[in-house]
Amino acid sequence: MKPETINFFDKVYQVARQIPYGRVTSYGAIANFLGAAKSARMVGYAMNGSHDKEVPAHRVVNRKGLLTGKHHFDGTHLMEQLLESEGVKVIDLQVQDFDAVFWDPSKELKF
DNA sequence: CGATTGACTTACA
DNA sequence: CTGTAAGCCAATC
Repeated sequence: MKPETINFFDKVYQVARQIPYGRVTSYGAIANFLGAAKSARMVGYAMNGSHDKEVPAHRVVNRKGLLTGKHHFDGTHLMEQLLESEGVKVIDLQVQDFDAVFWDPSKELKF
């Protein structure tokens, strides 16, 4: 495993943690922000270990605003409930008004 | 160590 | 517009 890769994972965690309340972002957006636009899967994979990183993975969805990773959470609708609790409307694993709640790290976050 | 898979995305038919 | 293909890279088998 290359040290840079670890940096990549670490950055994913950092960015994910900076997601504002009631906002969501996509794997691709984070990957693009980190300079690995074609490695969106790595972002999702990084989320695999996010459980121990205090990372709000429920705020990270795919490009369509679909909660594809909800199956990796404890409960069945935990991810949806968490988002709903933050004011994000989620219907059938689909974030409503995705564009309105979308949080682009490359625009909102400046390293 | 080679093959398979996966919390994705883009491109082309 | 729907379906299939490929690329990405690390983890798992």
